[in-house]
Amino acid sequence: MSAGSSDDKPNLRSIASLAGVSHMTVSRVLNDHPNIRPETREKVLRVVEELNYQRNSAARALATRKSRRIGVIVDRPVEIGPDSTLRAVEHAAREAGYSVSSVAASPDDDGVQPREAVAYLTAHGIDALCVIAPRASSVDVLRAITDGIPTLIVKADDDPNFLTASVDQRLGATLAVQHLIDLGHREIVHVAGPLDWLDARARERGWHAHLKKAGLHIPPAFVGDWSADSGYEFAVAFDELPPFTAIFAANDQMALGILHGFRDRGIRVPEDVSVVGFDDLPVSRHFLPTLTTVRQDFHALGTLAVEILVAVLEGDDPGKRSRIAPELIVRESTARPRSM
Amino acid sequence: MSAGSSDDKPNLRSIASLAGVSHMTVSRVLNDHPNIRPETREKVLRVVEELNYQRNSAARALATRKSRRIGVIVDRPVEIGPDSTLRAVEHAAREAGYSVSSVAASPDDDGVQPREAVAYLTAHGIDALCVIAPRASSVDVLRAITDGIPTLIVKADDDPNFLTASVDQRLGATLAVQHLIDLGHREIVHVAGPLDWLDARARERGWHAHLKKAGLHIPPAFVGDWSADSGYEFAVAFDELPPFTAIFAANDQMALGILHGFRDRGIRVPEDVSVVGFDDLPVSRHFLPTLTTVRQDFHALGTLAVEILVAVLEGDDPGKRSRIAPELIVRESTARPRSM
DNA sequence: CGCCGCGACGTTACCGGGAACATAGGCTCC
DNA sequence: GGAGCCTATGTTCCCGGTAACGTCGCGGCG
Repeated sequence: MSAGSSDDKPNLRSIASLAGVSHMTVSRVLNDHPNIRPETREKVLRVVEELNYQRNSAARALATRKSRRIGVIVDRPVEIGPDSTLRAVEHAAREAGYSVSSVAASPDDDGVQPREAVAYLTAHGIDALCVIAPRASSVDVLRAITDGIPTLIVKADDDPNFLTASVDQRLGATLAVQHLIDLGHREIVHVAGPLDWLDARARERGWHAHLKKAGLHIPPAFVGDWSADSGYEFAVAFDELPPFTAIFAANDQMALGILHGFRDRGIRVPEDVSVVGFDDLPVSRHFLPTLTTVRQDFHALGTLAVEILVAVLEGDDPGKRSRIAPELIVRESTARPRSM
Repeated sequence: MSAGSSDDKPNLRSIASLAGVSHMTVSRVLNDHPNIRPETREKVLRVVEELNYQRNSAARALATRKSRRIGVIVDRPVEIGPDSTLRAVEHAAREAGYSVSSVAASPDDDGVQPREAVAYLTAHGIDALCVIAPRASSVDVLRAITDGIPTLIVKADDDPNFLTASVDQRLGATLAVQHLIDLGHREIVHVAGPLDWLDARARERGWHAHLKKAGLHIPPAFVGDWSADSGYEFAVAFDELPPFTAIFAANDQMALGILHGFRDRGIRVPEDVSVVGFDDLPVSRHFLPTLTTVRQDFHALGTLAVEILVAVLEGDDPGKRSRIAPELIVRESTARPRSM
């Protein structure tokens, strides 16, 4: 009931009057301005502590015209890679004092979806935009509508219009293919993701380029849709396919579907065919057979993305970082071909 | 260069002057107030359209003292269940005109983490809080610190302090156990999740209660950590375990680890032992053998959660909804026991 | 015929911060 | 010893909305 304690949420002015200073002094203390006497700072901080004061982020955003918020568009939700990256972005953003608002674009729609996602995010006020796992078509749409705010796309190729960060997809594909070549495989097919996806295309290119470099035959790539189901379909059609002894699948889900399809067809992995995946899902080490795959460090990726964006937002130089290198994890699903 | 067009972002006042009305009229039009002449409305909307005006959400939040934002805490990130639920919450929130800010609590820390998560979210301004896949300890912490804002916890039991929404975990466990009983199994063990997790406990209770009801022997539950690794560890210790013919695993990951461990021990599934999982991951239908499991409708769950929260925020009655019913999906990993 | 009520707006005062500028002491330096 | 400057702080206004209240014209009604 005392006059000093109000039931309302404390604000700069109430802190100020309790500390016997002006609200600007409180503001300066909270923003670490120089030229504040230590005693004054202490006095203010004590009151802040006591009232458990929290800055009103809306007022702050209004006054500074900055929301300290990063919008994220996730193109392929509920899959480990993108989700892990998102989690890492959220974490890194929080560390940097930013918050994150994310929108999952559903995989069905094409083209129109990213536009809505951007509209939604900008309507809620964001300082920067981060796009995870995009399709080429999404990038085109973004090009047209993200004028003004810094935009980073998680994709392998540099882009004059956007900031980029990525795991080196082509290197990952190279590692996978080289591993198979080292084992003695000569006919190595690729089960790709939808080639509109930039990552899918980069992996396909890496596979293609490395086969070419090794002077091996380059069969046409089979295009799946990332799902285990599409891998299964590929595998059960084995009899109708040209011969091969090894498969590089563009992700672990499709690799799993392939394992399943081969079992249903009586084809043994790795005795008859070797299989390599991509991503290293936490469960991939328990597939039967356990899956040889390419591991991506999603955490490092998300962190890198935020570092770059924050650097731009704060006016620093984002610098030239190298892409993040993936790593080959060898397990049971690959072996020397029988014919050797 | 005409005076009418400014480079700055349009605001209520600039719209107003172009439309020849006061800024309050524009505000009223945008907020669908009654008592606006149709012509006036049209006139305003035309200008709004033309300038592609977007409301400043920070100013709005400041004036109304409402952010139209829901904070979400995800306790177990990068696992399909929680992530799917999060996606569904984001989607439903967007439909309802709310935005979402989420924080992933890392699984290592205990207790202190939820506190930080709440602090972070409230600092950025949220109207409501939604907690996904929590541990009992998290709930205790929340009880102490979420005074004021409506909080919904995705958990099975009603709670006097919080709103709740959930898939009926005990029913799911019952379905799994009954399926095994129907096949003729009499010794059914449970590989549980960490019992501090409410969902883990609910599944364990469901298993326990249904065995009791059926008059079957109730062996001690083995407690894993949700990971496939822990399922593997359980399975390879088979020889040291009391005999059983069926396993109900608390999630699909652990079930997968069990399949892997049994293969390494030469135990066949389902010939020697039947295995049931929980969640129905998209990949579970491709495990070898394909996994019998309990499917949860995460999308419905997330939608329900947001419906309840929004109802409370808008002053409506959230009503009494039933829990969402899970569904048993029968695949290859379960069969009649050999001894029958 | 004058008063009332109401529809359709306009005016003003906030919301809670921060930028820009003002001010008041203390110190240096010639 | 006063001009000039730096330090520490206060004043004022503004960000872009919304709430609350004021105003004005018009129709109904006693």
